[in-house]
Amino acid sequence: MRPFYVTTPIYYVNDAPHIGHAYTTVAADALARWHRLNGRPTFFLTGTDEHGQKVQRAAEKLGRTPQEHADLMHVRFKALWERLDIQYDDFIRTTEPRHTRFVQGLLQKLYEQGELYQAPYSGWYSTSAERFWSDEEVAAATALALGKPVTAEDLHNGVVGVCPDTGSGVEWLTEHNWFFRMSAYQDRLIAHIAEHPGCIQPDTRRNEVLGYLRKPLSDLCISRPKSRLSWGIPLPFAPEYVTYVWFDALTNYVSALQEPPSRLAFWPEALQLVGKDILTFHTVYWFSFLFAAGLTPPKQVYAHGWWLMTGKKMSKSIGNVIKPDAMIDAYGADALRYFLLAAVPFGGDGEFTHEAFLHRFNSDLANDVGNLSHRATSMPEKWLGSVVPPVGVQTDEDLELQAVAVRATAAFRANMDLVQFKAALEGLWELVRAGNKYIDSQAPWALNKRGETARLGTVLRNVMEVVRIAYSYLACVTPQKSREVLDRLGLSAPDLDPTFDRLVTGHPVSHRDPIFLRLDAIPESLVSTDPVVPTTAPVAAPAAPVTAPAAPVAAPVAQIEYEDFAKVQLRTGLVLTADKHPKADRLLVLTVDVGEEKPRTIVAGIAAVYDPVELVGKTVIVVVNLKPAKLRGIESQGMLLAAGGSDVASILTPYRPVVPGSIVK
RNA sequence: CGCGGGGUGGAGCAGCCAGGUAGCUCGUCGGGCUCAUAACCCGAAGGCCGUAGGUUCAAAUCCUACCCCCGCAACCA
Repeated sequence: MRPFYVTTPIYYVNDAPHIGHAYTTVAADALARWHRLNGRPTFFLTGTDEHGQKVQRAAEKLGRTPQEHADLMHVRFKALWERLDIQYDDFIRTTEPRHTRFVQGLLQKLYEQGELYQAPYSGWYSTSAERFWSDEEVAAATALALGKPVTAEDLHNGVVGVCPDTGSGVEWLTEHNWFFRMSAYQDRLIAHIAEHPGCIQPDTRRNEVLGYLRKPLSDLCISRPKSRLSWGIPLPFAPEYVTYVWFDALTNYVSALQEPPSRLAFWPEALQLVGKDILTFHTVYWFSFLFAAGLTPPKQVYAHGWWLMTGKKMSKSIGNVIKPDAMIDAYGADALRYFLLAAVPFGGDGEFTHEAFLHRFNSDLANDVGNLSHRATSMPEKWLGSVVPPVGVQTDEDLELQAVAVRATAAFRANMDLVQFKAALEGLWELVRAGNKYIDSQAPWALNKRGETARLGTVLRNVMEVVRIAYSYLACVTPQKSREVLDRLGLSAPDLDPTFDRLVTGHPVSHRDPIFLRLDAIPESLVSTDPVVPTTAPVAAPAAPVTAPAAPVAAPVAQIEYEDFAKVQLRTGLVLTADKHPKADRLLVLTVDVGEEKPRTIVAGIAAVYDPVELVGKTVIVVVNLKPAKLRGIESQGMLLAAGGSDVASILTPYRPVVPGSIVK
């Protein structure tokens, strides 16, 4: 049987595990469990990405070595996976010798093959932005700043270029970094994707990648001088450099398969789950690394969407921060697993709200499948002495139910192969609903009253088989609850056979408490009294740059002296003109009279919430002694005050009319 | 014209590639049952399938134009 290999991204150790990490990992676990259930040799890999600047800095701050820091931090992921019943086969850490050894071996191989070259990389280095810019980028920024065309040649002939980011000057710097000839693989990448359309899913994501590949691919800088970054894997042939984090990180999917040798059979039978934000790395970069290494790209990279968390209006009582641990405490790991997989089609985005969760928990788990299993054991307990009754003569209705079981399980199977959890579960639910309906139409209570014991036994037996089938298939999604229900029916393991004669006749069954107990309200523990900050949080941005968490409203901050405040000079300003920034969607360019001989040009990030025309004539509050900065090429000589944080709600304006230039304090 | 996706009953989605009764879950309303977790089952109401043209015997489905929304990229002094 073909082996099955499933991976999650390796998560950045510095991140706190959140719902996004849980999502990818639960999905991978469900797939792994499913294929194991079907007897397929399965290998499920997850792990942590432990190198990089952020780990190095965090460790320094805490007075630890980076390794000590990683040792302490990576455990948070393992702990959550344990709580979520994640059965990974291996957990790789990029600081493990088996990984660093492999990465170095691969680098050496590429080096010897001539895939790497040292470019006396020259570029415009911006000290303020800590990065290089290309001729084109600097020329464009400089042209905007000077208001006249600037070519690359001009820059090399005395025109001082500016950083597109910070607006400060850039200098021509040469750094001898190592480059990977990624550009050489462009055609092969395109051809590979064309020949294997399934290798990037969903289709829309594949189109995105192909779109990306329509532009010429450049070579990839895969080294960093140790002087800039030391916490990484040294290049074996040039130890004064460490390797680029993505080269290090992506390689884990293969480095984990090196030992024992039997694991090598799992490549390239890989299904790699990733968040949509890191798709380019996992296709363009990763595939070309593999080509260079003489390996085949994975069978499939599947990009899933993000969970969005939107604050609700009447949310004084309902917080909107979703913590996996709190959800597990309140509903159990299985319910969280079910929700993540059933609520949205895999691939698309979804909204995570407590209301939706409670709703689904009640209707799908408590009312449908939970209630069905409860009914299946309560009646045998009452009327049949709590044993599995024999299979009797099957009527047309019985055979119809049997047919539904065959159909539903086939649908489940087909959709699991397509990595469509929602559709798979919906397919299975056809059987669950049919089971509930069957009980109603057969009315076992009536059979009991009439003393039709044989028929009663047959009906209840069929119901029990439906429960057996449903929970057997659910074992990959809700493993704990499945185990419990199957145990009540006298089974020690899931049984995927959709026919109705699998239970052991005469075997005792036990009727116990409801398996998913209906909840009337969102559990108290999830109800936060904190004011709600509307946020949109990306799900699973593993190994991607960490973004600072949104500051809570009215968070306590350190106090300052008056003289600190006095440093900030505020004045009122009259908006004379307002226009959209020609090169940015979210920016407006204003000219504002702040009582000086000349009005100032101020660039403000309020295009999304203000129409330029409505601003003209308004009096605003301006920070007048802020250092000017270039924003997409236009120098902003001040800053407007606005309320609402990163999502501007309103600019500030004086309560009574004042002359432009009035001091604000 | 930077790239990609989407607009289908109150909500969320399927159907579109291979035109021909608009389907599913939730919600609403009415009814049934009583084994069960106020659960379960049945029925009903509710959509001119973003807009305007075109092709066709026939268009949610194909073609054209337009409007709106969302991602990516860029960007919030």
